Amino acid sequence: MRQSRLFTKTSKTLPKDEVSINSQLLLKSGFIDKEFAGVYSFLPLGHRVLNKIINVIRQEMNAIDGQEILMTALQSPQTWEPTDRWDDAKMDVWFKTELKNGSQLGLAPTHEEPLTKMMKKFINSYKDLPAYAYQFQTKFRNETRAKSGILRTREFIMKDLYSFCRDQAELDEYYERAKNAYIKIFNRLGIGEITYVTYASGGTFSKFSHEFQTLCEYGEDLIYINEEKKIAINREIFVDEVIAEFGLSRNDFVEKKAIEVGNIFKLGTKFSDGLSLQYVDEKGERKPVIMGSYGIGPGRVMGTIVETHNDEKGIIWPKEVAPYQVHIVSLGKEESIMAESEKLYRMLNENGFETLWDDRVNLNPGAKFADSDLIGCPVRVTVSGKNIENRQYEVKRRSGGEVEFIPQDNIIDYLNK
RNA sequence: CGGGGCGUGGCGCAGUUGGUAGCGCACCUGGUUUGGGACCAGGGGGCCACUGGUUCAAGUCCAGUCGCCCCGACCA
Repeated sequence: MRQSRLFTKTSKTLPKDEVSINSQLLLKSGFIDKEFAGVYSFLPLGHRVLNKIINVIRQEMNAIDGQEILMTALQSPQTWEPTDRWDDAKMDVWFKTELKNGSQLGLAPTHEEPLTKMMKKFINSYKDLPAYAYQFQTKFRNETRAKSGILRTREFIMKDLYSFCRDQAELDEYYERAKNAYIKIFNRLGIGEITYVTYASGGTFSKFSHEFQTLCEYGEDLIYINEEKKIAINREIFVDEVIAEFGLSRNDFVEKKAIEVGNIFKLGTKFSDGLSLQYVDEKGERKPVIMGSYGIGPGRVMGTIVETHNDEKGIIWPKEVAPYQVHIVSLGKEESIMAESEKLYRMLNENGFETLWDDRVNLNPGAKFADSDLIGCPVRVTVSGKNIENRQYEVKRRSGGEVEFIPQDNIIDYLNK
């Protein structure tokens, strides 16, 4: 992408009331735009990052046999009445509206009911199970207080996967696969080291559920971690009885602030009972389908990455989620510099490196470097008259370290390693 | 939903005892610059959140409404 053609631009000032690091950096760098409180648009650079995150999640969901679907945001009350969740007293985050003819509609805050209801059309026999469906879909939640930039919004994309199993054992096994997939996902997204599988209350159908909590001072949640076992317990269930089950005592845990980037839990028959989702087993008996639910908010993950990967100059994107792998910065507008930059730009693209090229003229070096640091691509390659003379490229990694000078012919090898 | 703060060009801000709105950034034109957010000259852009009141006169005073942010409560 030629930066001169990128329609967004960076800004030096910020709306005064943006306080969170994630919204400050993402707005300043032009990754997102704010529509109103808790409602953000993703612009070209931000959209690329969001898609990177989504694609990592998608690959790992496919790897555990998830089948991707896309359900509707518009919901009719009939779907939600059997489980009594149409009631605003029971589900207080509904956005409700109506059809021209006056019938009620809601914008889905989650999808257990509609999916369970839909699966009744396809699940009849034990031969139809297990089934795993997931989607990246926009949820609407009428939060009383949106806050923390893109960490807690009123409209957000969520990856929600639901498992439909024959019995508890099948669910338990899948649950473990999903948990491992989640660990993989957060590793790939660059926050694995600081993300803890956190025990949380399990509800009626299991002892525990699990949250994936990323350590961050700006987090809303408090968790208690044990570094040695790399486990954590969330605040609600951090009681002696639970602690003892891990063979540990209170002193073995440290209190930390964290952001919940994912959660998985066993629903059991809560929704299959409520909406009568049953199957017939080998003996001809009708049984309820055993369900599980597995969520990740890609936007919240993006905000969490920014919160945990930045310095005073801007964002430092982990490799797999960066909008572009390489940022070429051309200094000077001489023909030779632009020609050399373009040659490099083409070569990188041909070799599979996603590249942003700062080809803007009449901009001082300082401004270009500042923008490059702010945008935060992992590798910056500077093309200047001096470097051309020496037949070399000047490379600097956003994550730190010294500038390196790489002979022109070696640049692809260098970037590949 | 409770408490606090704030609404003035796109963004950041100033605007005195009420007298008809200004600065910086950004933007447009021309020129000079180019290794860490350059400079000069010229230019465009504002129902001062909204509604109603007080007044000869309201960005400024009064009332209400709406919106935004922070803290708390809430949060599959």
